[in-house]
Formats: sequence, structure tokens, C-alpha cells
Amino acid sequence: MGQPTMDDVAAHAGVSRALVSLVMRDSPRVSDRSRKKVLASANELGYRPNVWARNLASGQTNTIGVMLNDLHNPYFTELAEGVAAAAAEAGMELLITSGWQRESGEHAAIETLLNMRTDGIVLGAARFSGEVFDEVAQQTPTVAVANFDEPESMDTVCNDEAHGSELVVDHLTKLGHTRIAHIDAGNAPGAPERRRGFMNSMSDRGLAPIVFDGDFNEHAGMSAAANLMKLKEPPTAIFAANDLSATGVLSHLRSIGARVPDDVSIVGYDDTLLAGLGALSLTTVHQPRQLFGRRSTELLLERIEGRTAAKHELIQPRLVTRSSTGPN
Amino acid sequence: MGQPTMDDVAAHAGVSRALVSLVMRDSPRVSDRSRKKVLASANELGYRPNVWARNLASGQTNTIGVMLNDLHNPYFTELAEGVAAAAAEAGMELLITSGWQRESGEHAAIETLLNMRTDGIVLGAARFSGEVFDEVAQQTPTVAVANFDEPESMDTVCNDEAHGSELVVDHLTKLGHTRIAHIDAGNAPGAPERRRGFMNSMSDRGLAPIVFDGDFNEHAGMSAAANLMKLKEPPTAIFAANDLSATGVLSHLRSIGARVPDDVSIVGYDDTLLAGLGALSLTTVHQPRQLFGRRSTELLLERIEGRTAAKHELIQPRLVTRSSTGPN
DNA sequence: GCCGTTGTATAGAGCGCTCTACTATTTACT
DNA sequence: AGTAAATAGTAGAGCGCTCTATACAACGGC
Repeated sequence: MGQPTMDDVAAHAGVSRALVSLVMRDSPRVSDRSRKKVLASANELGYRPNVWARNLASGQTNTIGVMLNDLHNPYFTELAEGVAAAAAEAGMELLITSGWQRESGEHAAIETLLNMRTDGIVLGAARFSGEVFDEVAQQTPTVAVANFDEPESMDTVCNDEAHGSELVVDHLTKLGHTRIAHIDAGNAPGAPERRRGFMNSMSDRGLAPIVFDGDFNEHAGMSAAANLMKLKEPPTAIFAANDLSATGVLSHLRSIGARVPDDVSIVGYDDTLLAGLGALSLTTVHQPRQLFGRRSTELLLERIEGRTAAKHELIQPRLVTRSSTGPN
Repeated sequence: MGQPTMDDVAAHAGVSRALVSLVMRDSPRVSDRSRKKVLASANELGYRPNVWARNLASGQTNTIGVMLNDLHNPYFTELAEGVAAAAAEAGMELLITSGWQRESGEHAAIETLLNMRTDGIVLGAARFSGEVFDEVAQQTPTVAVANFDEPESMDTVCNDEAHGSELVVDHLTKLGHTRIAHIDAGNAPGAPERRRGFMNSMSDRGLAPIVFDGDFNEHAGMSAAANLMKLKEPPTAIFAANDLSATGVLSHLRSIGARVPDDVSIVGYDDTLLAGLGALSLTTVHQPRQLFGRRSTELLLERIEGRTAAKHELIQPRLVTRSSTGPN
């Protein structure tokens, strides 16, 4: 007969199935005596409520879904951790799917969640346009952790990238640096905002922003650094698009015998595990990624409760000072 | 009326619900004409099969679950990626849950999967004993990626840790090293096997194994390295329990002015992102983590198909040589 | 013209729950 | 004592599917 059902428990406890159902859902409308009796029977039979049946009957899943672009990227996993914490506090289950860095993967992952009919979805995505998001938002409550142009159909939570750049420029100029270069990451998510923030902060201070093409990886940092150091007047500080790129910069500087931070200061962005390593010790911009997850989940729960007006939150990063930056 | 149901599609297409069901399940017992008609109606109404109802009625979920100890650890995410690939090939959905590094979290994560009644479970766990695994295996087909003592109740896939250590010792002795130290990680998962492999390989070559207490983190590597270098005859090569610990070693050696690999060679374990960074460039032991995922999923599918005899696979790692090791 | 096939389609009984409406029993309050 | 209100429990109709058993053509063989 396979797994025991609610009817089995009811029969064993000598009560109705409805009562067992109430007990399982922690209803207050059950006497202590019955509750104990039912729980004892359930326990004895090894009863485990059938989620499929429950969700079918109730039309709810008590579950929220998170779609992550890439499980290998700590950005997304920390995001997920924040979501998990907030979901647990609200008594909700969490289902995670990943797009494995591919756009088709993200589609499939979202499709899986929509099929599961989770009560809502948190999108930690990067690969596609606002329209796709919109389509999802049409079908279920949705919160995106990404910086779109404040769409009406869903809530968003994102990092104030430009402000992060401002913090970096502020830190470096206070250390006396004036020739500061930024290695950007083209149009990758977040990169344009970081670049814009850098350029504005520099010109606000009457300084000429130096920007070199780059990407969010180590190699880009290495080759951009090589080009920068070949300039007639090389910069005294380099602000990379992210920590990985900064690591590339560091690697190149060491290879040409430049001392960090004595000759050149380096700043990263993201405050990943890398930045904290003793062997690297990068000054970097910390984003409260777990907080992104928390806030997005809180917003999602509000939506599930019925709010319809879109909310958009901008979260402030902070600078973490380590030993890759020093006075000029 | 919310989402359209199968009945709506049936009515719209002028056929029975049973026929729609057959079409949705790609049954060959449907004429082309009917199939097209049904598909058109479904599409027009925006019909999406209700997974809950389907699973309830069919008693299957066509889904496998993966429980990961920690989403931040690349070991587990690459494992998951392998599982995802194999699951996709078999036409199965994938559900991921995480224990967030806590034992209670792992319990909850497993509970979620059991409640979901996935067709099978892959356990990428680290925090608890074989008995807990056994209990899970009693309830559903299970494969663990971990090195237990070949339990009867489930399949296992694991890395041949000892062999990895052997590769390291072989590499270092061929470079002429004889005073080789290992910084271990106590009883953390995999650590005892790595230590044992190291000790055996050393004594096989008539060399005295030096083993210092450590852990799987950076700090442990730093302090163990400090102690090692204070010895009257410091080792000429240090084999750390993992890459993170090796990073700590590197950091300490640099701080005391020792050159790597000229003065001291360093070897890590795991071949994480860290090891490949230009600024670190660690020789390390690579484990085919995705393969672990693939194989475990394949074994799981066999179990779901009905195999009951336990299978246990040991997968061979290989050495990746970078610039942290050199001749003595 | 009858029978057995083969190919399509349908009816209808569940799957294991939830939830509304209802009954039965106490307790509370004039 | 008599009624209202609160408390505890139950019956039974779904939820949206799957799947077995069955119906009904259309066809070929004799």
C-alpha cells in the first residue's frame, strides 16, 4: 500500500480525516487530547503529508522559487542565502533553479518554477531583457534583483553601483591620488553604472577620468593593466570593474616588479572571497548581497499578500579598506 | 477562473479531457488531426499543465532532488552542474536545496525533498553520519557523493582522495624534495583519507611524513606554515589540505620573504578558481566534480528503474601543475 | 455477411488532500 | 431554565490531473 495516507492515520486514531488535516495544519480548533492522539498515530505509521495533494487541494504551494543565473558565482549564492533566510522566517519553502550561465538555461529554469506554480519568484538573472521578465511577472508575483528601468510589473532590488564607484574615488583622492584609472567591463550587468559613477565622481573633483576597456575576468585585468603601465604617465591607482579583474591587475603589477600599494594602489569591486585572502588583500566595494536576498523576499511576500504597486529599492554598498591601497 | 484547466482545453477543442491528457503526454495513440487541434487550443488558452495534479494522479514526479551542503562551495555547485546535465539528458527536472553549511539546514533540506517526493535524491552532504543517510535511503532511491564504508542501502560516488595525495608526493619527490610536510584538516570530510594517502606514499618511498594540524581554511594554512618554518629543518615542500589552506601558506611565506617555489614549493587540493589565478598559480589536485554529479545521477536513474544492489564508484583525480612547485 | 483486428476516442473512478457547511457538545449569560 | 455563543468534530464535494476499461469505427480475410 506504499506510504500511509491521511485516511490511514484517521482510521488508526479513530477520528475523521478532516480532523487529521486540521492537526497537520496546526489548526487551533483541535483539542489537546485529539491532537496528541492524531500525532501519535501519524508518528507510529510514519505518515508524511503528500505535498502534491495538499497543494492541489489548497491551490497554494507555500513555496517561493529563486532563479539564479549561475550557481558558481558567489554573488548569486549569497543572494540565495538571503532569500533562504527570509523565506525560512516566513515559514516558506525554497526551491532553487539555475540557468547555468546560459540564456536558454535561464528560460528552462524559469519554466520549471512556473510549472511548479510557486507562490512567487525571485529572479537573480542577468542574461536577458526586461521583456522576458515582464512576461514572467504577468504570471506570478515577481521580484527581480537587477537594475532595470523600474518596471511597473514587478519589484526590483539593486545595488547603487554608481555610489560604490563614488566611494572608491573618494577613498583614493583622500589618499592623495589624482591619476586614477578605471578598467571597466563593457556592457556587462552593472558595469555601465560603475563606469558612469567613476567618471562623474572624477569630474566632480576636477580630475580627468581614465577609462580602459576590460571585462569581469582576470585576463582583462592583466592586459588592461599592461596597457595602463605603458602610458607615459601611468596611473598611481587602478580601480578595476570587479575583484577578479583586480586580481589580474595585481598579478601583472607583481610580474613587472611594481609594488602594491607603494607604487600603485588597486581597488576591486564586489568583496568576494578573493578580496579577503591574505595573499591578495584587496580594497574593494562590498555589496550586501544577502540583504538583497532578504529585501527581495520581503517585497515578494508583500506581493503575494496582495500589493500590486511596484516598489524599487536601491541598496547602498560600502567600502572595505585592505592593504592594496595606500597614500600616493 | 484563474489558469485554464484540461477541461477548458478539451471544451475549446471539442474533444474529451482524456484526449487532451494523451496529447500532453505525447502519446502515440492520437491522430495527427486531433493532436494539432488540441495543441492549438492549448496554445490559444495559454494552458500550462498543473504539475501538482499530474504528480498526484500519476504518483511520479519526473524530478530528482539534490541536497547540497553549501552553495558557496564550488565543489558542490560543480557537482550540481553535473547532476543538472545528466538529469536534463534523461528528461528529468531538477530541484536543488541547500543546507547552508549547518547540520540542521541539511536536515531541513532533505526533509523538503522527501516531502516533494522526488523520484530520487542525490546527497552532496558533509555534515552528518551514515545513519542519517540510511534513513533517507529507506524512503527513496538515494545516491551519496561522499566516502562512507560502502553502505548497502544506497550507491556512492567519491573521489579517490588517497590517490590524489599519492600524485602529489610523486610529483614532489620527482622534483627532488624529501622534506615534505602535510597540513591536514582533522576529521573534516575527505581530510583523513588525504592524510592517510600522504603518509602511506611517503613511507612507501622511505621518507618521513611530517604532518601538522590544520583545517580547510586560509587561517589554518597560515599558522601551520608559521610553525613549520620555525622548525630547525623546515620542509622544502608543503602540501596543504586544500587550496584555501595553501593560499594561507603562500601568504605566510611571502610575509617572511621566502620565495615560492625557489625556497619552498606549495601544493593545494581541489583545483578551485583560486588555484588558477595568476597571482597564486597553485599546483593542485583536480577532482572531476562535474563527473561526480553525472555518475551519481546515472546511478540514481538506474535505482529509480529498479536496481537494488548497491554500487560504489571511486573516481580518480589528476594533478594540475602550476608555478607554485619547482625543483629542490 | 460475420468475426477478429487495429486504431482512436471517451467515460469515469480515483490520487490524497483542503475547505465549506453543518452537527453536536459545552460554556456563558441573562 | 432558556438562549446565544463558543468550541470540537465530521461529511462530502471538489482540486486537475492519470489511467483502466470500454466504445466505436473502419478494415481485411474468409
